[in-house]
Formats: sequence, structure tokens, C-alpha cells
Amino acid sequence: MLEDVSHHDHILQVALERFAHQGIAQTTIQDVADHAGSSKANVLYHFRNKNHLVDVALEPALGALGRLVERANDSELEAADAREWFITSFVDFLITHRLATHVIVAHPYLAEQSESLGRAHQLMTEMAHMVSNLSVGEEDRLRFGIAVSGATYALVSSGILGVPGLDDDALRTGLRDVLGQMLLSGQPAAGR
Amino acid sequence: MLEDVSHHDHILQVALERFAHQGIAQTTIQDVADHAGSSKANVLYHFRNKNHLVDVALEPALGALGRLVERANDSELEAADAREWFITSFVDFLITHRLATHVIVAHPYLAEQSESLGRAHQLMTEMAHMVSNLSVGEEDRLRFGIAVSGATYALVSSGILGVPGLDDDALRTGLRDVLGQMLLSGQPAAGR
DNA sequence: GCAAAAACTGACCGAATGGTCAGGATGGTG
DNA sequence: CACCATCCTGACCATTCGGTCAGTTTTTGC
Repeated sequence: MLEDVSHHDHILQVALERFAHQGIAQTTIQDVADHAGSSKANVLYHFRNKNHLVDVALEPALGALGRLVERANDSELEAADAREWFITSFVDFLITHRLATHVIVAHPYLAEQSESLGRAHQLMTEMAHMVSNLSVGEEDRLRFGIAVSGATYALVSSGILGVPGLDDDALRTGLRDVLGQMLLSGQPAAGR
Repeated sequence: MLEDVSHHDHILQVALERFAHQGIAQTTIQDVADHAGSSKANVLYHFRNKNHLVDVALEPALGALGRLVERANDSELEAADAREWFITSFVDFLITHRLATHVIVAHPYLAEQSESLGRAHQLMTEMAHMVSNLSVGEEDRLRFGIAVSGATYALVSSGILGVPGLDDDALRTGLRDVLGQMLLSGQPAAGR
């Protein structure tokens, strides 16, 4: 495998994979170093400490999520096409930043210890709150919660609930369809 | 507060709460002991080791889940009322064993280290596989994955996605309604 | 009331792990 | 070549945490 990426970035990539695969707490710096073909001390040369490694690894996803939330705040989501835009964007985000999303979702209680995890959860909450405000009923909110967290979770941990690993394209269209049915139309009958 | 429960059971309850609240890895035996008003050595007197503590704490939930899956296997779920029974039972399970479900769902990668977590994930997978076999289409499977994992997840981590904490009854009916809409009505029953 | 069993404790140990440090390679630049 | 900055490493340290143990207190059965 040829590497035209810097060791720095390679370590980051490996770290993200390890975090997603076995959790942050279970991933030691030594483990990251081994999988990156480096030494523990070198990982700590590139990144101040383990927390910093987590932060930098999640950075791109955090940026994208932040922009998504910001834009969703701007464009009022009451219009149907705006909601459709949101769903498409959100699914795109999920698929593009699959690993990072996994890490974020799988570590709710590390939010206080990690700068980026805290920010990520804050953004997720904000997003949920924003969109769920569209529907006033408890049941609507519940449906939104189920749809979004379910999509996130089903995508991310294809293991736990046996959702088969689809390729990205099938997943993208599938998620968009299902989410659309769940969220856009009041009744499942409407639309498609 | 009066205690007519044994210290043994009290430690178990506290442990389950701590595991659900801050994760297994972040919960030290000392932490459990403190919250239970006991000593670390005493916790280890009642339970061989930390893994054993996890196992015993999850035992009731595991039993219930096992019975649920077993019965679902027996009664063929093609009939509409059987599916409705399943949804009701599943929602009941989720609410009754809220904390345990949280622990199970939040620790996908500890499944290999813990007897009970492994078994739990196996059961969840089996259940998902079983029910999702009813619908052959990829999209149907995806919908099931989203609905079930979403319900589980939204229920369990009411924090992360801002689903407001409803009382048990509202939650029960709400979940049953939403899951019903997602799973039962949308698709033609048998055949396909 | 007493002896045995059960419950409980503080002190201690070993392994794992995050993090530091002094110094060694490596590569570019004058 | 000499100098210097960047990159990298093994050895080491401090802490945390799971788990053990010898011994003390409490409960139980007679």
C-alpha cells in the first residue's frame, strides 16, 4: 500500500478506525501506534495526548456537522423542499463521516471529558431540537427521534441489529427513502 | 431510606445504574462501592470480579429478552396480530429493562469480553434477523433496522437526541404507535 | 452465650496505561 | 561538511484499577 499521506494523517485515520471499531476507552495509544506501524511515543509526538488525538480525529466530521446545523437553522425547514434538502444532507453526512459518527454516537458519556465529543453531542441535540420543533405533538417528536437516531445507529453499527452492510449508494438512497417516509409525510400513505 | 433488599441486590442495582449512566469502562468497582455505601473489597466479596458483576446485573434483562425471542420464534410472525403482539412485548421489554438495554446497546464492542453482553447482542441480532426476514426488500430491512434500533436508542439515551423524557405510560403507547406505523401498516402482510 | 459461618474491611500487589524525557536518526540548507 | 529542525524511539515514571489476603466485625444456629 503506497502512502502519499503524511504519517500524521495516517495515524489520524488509524486512530479513528480503532476508536470506531473498539471504542475509545478500549483503544490504547500503543494500539493505535501498532496499527499505524509506529511507536507510542511518536503518536504522542504528533498529538499532545489521547484526548487531543480524539479531537483532531473528529474534527472534519465536526466541521461538517456544524455547517449542516448552521444552514438548517438559516433555511426555515417548514417548506417541504427544505426538509428534503435536510434529509439528503444529513444522510450524506452520515455516510461520509461514518466512522466519526460511530465514535460520536457510541460515546455519550465521554462528552464531558472530550472537547470535540461534547461539541458533537451539543450539535446533535441542537439539530434534533430544531427539527423536532416542526412537529408539535409528542408522537411526532418521538418519531423524529426514532428516525434520526435509528438511521444513525443502524448505519453505524451494522453489526448489532443485523442490518446488512449495503454499499454506499444503496445505503444512501435507502436511508433517504425511509427517512423521507418517516419524516416528511404525516401519513405513510402519502407520497410514494 | 428503608432497605428490605439485601446488600447484594442493592449493589447490583447501583452497579446497573452506574453502568448505564457512565459506561462500564468508566465505572470502577470503587465507584460502585461508594454509591452503594460499601467497600470495594465487599463488592468483590459478593461478585467474583467486574465481569461477573456485569453479568449478574444484566441477567434479568437477558432472561426476558431470551424468552421474548424464543416466543417470537414459535409464533410465526406473518400474522398481523402476532406482529402486533411482538411490538407490544418488545416495547414492554424496552421499558421494563431500560437500564439494562442502555448498557447492552451502549457497549457493542465489549461483547467479546463479557459473557452476558455477548449473549445479549447475539439475541438482538437473532431477533432482528428473524423479524426482518418477513420483508425481503432491502428497504424493508433497513426500515426495520431503523425502527427497532431507533426505538431502542431513542428510549435509552434520551439525552443525546433531545427526545424529551416522557413518563413510562406515554412512552409505552407512543413507542407502540410509532413502531406500529413504521412496521405494520406500511407493508403488505404476507406474500411478497 | 458461644462457636461457626457469613459479611465486611484496609492494606497491599501487579499489570496496564497515559505521559515524559534525553537522545538518536534523518533530511534539508548554507 | 556542518548545522539545524523535524521526526522518531526506548526507557522510564506515576497513576489508576482490578483483584487478593489476612484479619475483624456481625449474624446465625444451637
